[in-house]
Amino acid sequence: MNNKQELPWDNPRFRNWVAVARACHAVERAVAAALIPLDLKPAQLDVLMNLYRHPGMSQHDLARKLLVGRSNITMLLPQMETRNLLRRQADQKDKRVMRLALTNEGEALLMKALKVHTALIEKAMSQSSPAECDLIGEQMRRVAEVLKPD
Amino acid sequence: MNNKQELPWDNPRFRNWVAVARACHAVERAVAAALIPLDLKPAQLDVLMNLYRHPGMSQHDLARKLLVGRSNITMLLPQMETRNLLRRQADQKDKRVMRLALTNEGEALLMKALKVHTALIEKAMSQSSPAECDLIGEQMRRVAEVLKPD
DNA sequence: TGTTTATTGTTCATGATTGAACTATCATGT
DNA sequence: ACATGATAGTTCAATCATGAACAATAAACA
Repeated sequence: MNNKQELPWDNPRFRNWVAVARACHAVERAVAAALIPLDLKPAQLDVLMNLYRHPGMSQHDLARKLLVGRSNITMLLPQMETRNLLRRQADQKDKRVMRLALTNEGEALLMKALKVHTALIEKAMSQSSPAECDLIGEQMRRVAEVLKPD
Repeated sequence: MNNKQELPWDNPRFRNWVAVARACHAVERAVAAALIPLDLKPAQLDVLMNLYRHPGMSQHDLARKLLVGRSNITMLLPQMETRNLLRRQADQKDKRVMRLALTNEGEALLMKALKVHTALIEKAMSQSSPAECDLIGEQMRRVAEVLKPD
């Protein structure tokens, strides 16, 4: 058995992926820090964004969109409902599902948060030309696609 | 005040970054799943990789490399030491620091884990040409650099 | 030397996320 | 109608990372 396998650090794809992971980590930290003044956590911003685009969503749909468990949503929403950022309304046709929608207050906070968030992403990607940026996005969508049916 | 600010979903940089974040998430999940047969968690693999490359590291240095808190390392190491994957040895010159090193067993497990991990990254990035892959890595290193002094 | 100041690692309380078990409701098929 | 199975949401225990407070040690400096 050959012990001298190629080590990952000599592998270009591996090294470049490490850079991707590091960049992701850095952005996540920066976003979390930037949202503190709004008393908002990244997970909560994700909720607001999805409810803005898809009002009337169920908790189950929201969980799938956010790639988290259903129980996570259950734990997340009450605080936001108490803060009057969103409404939870029982569906009349199917009494199991809760229809979710932003309040005016929630939408206003979302707009503020989006400004902060977008500015940060703009700053992070400012080094890339539009073409480079699109290429990155395209490749990353393929990565997610390749790993999808796992 | 103009309420009609450009929404992030129309912003190319924003959309492309979302793809990056999703891809990262997908890879993390896939790596975690692939490591289960080895009874190894991603954070533990990170430890093994760093100790392989920098034997004699202190816990503080390790924490900085992994971008986690020192307490995290403290919580992480005992299990791995019990499993005989690494040694913790008090430095003679500075009695505060613990010098870390892999055992033979730890190195053997690392090699197995690296095969799995590398294969997965290769699969994920297989869609990209070497040139595209390098471009992505280069851009991502810039992203991390831009957000560094936060 | 003796006194601050910094640094290393640990402990602990906290918050986030998960998956399994559970309840209530709906859908399917006979 | 009734039994069976599927689905939405909740609860709960377990896992994990974090940051603040702390003890031990080292470094800086009067």
